[in-house]
Amino acid sequence: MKHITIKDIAKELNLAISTISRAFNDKYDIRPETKQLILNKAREMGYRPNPFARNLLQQRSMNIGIVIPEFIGSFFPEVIIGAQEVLFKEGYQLLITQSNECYKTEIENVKLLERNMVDGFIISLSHQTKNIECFKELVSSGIPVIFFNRVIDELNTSKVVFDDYKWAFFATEHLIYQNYKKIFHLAGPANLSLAKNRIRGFQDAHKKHRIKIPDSHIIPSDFMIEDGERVAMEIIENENIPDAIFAAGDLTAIGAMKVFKKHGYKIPEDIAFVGFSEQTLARHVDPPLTSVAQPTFEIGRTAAKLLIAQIENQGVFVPQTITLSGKLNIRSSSMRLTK
Amino acid sequence: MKHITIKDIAKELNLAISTISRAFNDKYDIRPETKQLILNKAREMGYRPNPFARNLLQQRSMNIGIVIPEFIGSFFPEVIIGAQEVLFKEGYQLLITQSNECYKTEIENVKLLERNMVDGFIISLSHQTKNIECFKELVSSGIPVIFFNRVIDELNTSKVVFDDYKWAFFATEHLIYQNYKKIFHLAGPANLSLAKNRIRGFQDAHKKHRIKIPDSHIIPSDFMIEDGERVAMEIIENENIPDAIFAAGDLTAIGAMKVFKKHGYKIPEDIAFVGFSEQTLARHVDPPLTSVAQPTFEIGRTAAKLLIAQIENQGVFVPQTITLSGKLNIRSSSMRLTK
DNA sequence: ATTTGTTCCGGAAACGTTTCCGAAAATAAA
DNA sequence: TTTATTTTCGGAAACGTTTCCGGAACAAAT
Repeated sequence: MKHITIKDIAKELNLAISTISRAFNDKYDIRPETKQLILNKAREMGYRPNPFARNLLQQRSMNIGIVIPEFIGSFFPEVIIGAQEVLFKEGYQLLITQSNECYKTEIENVKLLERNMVDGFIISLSHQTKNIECFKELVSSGIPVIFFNRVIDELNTSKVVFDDYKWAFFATEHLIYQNYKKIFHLAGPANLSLAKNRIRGFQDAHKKHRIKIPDSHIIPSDFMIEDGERVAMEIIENENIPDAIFAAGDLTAIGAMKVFKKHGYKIPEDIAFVGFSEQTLARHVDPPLTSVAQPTFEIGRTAAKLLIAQIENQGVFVPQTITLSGKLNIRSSSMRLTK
Repeated sequence: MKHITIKDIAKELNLAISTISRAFNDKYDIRPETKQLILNKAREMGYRPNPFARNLLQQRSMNIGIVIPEFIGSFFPEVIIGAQEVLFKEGYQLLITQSNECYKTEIENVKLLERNMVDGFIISLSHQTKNIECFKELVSSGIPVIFFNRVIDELNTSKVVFDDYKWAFFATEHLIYQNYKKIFHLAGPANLSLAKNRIRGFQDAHKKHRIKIPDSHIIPSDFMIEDGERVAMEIIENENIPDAIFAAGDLTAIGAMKVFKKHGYKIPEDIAFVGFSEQTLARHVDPPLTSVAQPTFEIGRTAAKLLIAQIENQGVFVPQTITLSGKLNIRSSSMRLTK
């Protein structure tokens, strides 16, 4: 099952290999008839260009590396689908790696992709990532990198982010309008900018409505269901029960909701819930969870576009941060009034 | 930011490039001291081998193509993680593609990976896939292909499958033991072997317990939440309500459960539910869903091992089918007795 | 001292492309 | 008709490796 090469076609047609190459690359210096002749023959012989030879010559791989912390939830897969859509159209391939939220594998993934000479990176950091030396090196090595969502401010690259502050503000305000008074916030990991922004939104919404909140209402947590469960248990043990909870992640909210339900609290009558960065899951839990939906596909598409622009523009480029907007899907987990 | 090549090292050390190459490839005909010298110098200069040059020469890419129908649910991502674990260890990379359950993009994905000269395929088919000509060609072209879960019997390749018959049997029997009498089965798409096997398991469990079931108790469906919702609506409209439902997929079960709950049915008192191929979701719906858990990671690992064996054994190889086992996670959605 | 056998290394071809340069052929201008 | 220009194509180098072949250099055997 030998592979057909450009040479085989050349021999078959008594032409030079350079001529064959021209036929495939839309060059101007070839007669239309010969071009047709070659293309027909190529199809007939089942010719497939060898990407490695081309990559070797052009010093680019047409591969893009994606580094994400997990893809069990629906968020990252959706982002990837969006990115894929744009990248495939431009002839790029995607190498997807995931780190299971582990800093060490995250670094290994980056190295792996580097070894494979990807032309660019699309990255969202893991929870654990505090040491960003590795990423600084990556960026300063000159390879195009786009971060999305889980970004770190100090890294001077293009970024696609969500307006976490604004939507945390709206989500909190939504609870306030529903007349909930004692609202807790289950915050994300402190190293991520998005977590800080959501906290600020939460605080400022209270400020606007002249409600004082002690720091104890902001409880550090993480993004997994288990984290939500754990925190909920702690709250119950402390016997300091809020009448609403705004979580920095859907899964956290769902985990907490589960525990409170099991302990006999009615939702949303006793405690209301609002989540963040909507998972498909949110619609299907009982009661359906009010949540801030991020434009996942759009995030992916935007990151891909930024990356391509940067790759093809080498040299003149200024890092830009694109902030996307979302919406608040209000469901029964936070609707006291409709009761 | 020029890349360091083997030539640069050669020049620096006044050696031939062939000597440098030998140092990296554990060849015997090189003096240990020169080898060390070269390796040190290489590290110092920050040398990274160019994979394309190697691939070009060796006519292999060290890339494995994965073709899956979706990765929003947790099933396929987990399989991929398992496969990745094995493949990375052997120096292979993964190119992941997904088709959104669309036959056309599925074919395109295969072509894409073929163009990229992957060394092998790991494939799970989409719902829609009925025409398997493309896959027959792929297989007979000589490239190693492993199918998993959503397989088609006629394709003569190695396969990793789940014992769908057995576990559908057990799941059904579990319902029968709980004294449910009128059990409906929401079946999967008819073109997939696994769907047929689950139906057989469902039927034979009834046979064993001498319960007659009309064909109308087996309702063709699909694997999405929406499909479950749709079928549930139909059942309710027909006013022919079962006292238990065994669905061929978790999402179908969850969708149906949601609709029945909304219409006032109590679960599991009025209707019990059992799902199949456990999603992380199953544990977190209300009530938690009894479901057959597949060994997702193990499926991935096994497929990867089979593939590597086939790649490295070119020529002498007999397709084998490996059947993996699972377990039934019994939760409250099907436990009438504990009420 | 000559032959044989090892050990280590250099030279060069090859993998399949693209691209630059130049040459032949065809056309246009003088 | 001669010269200049354009069109179309062939030759060859280059990308960064690996591998085959052969040749020093050296030690061991004759």
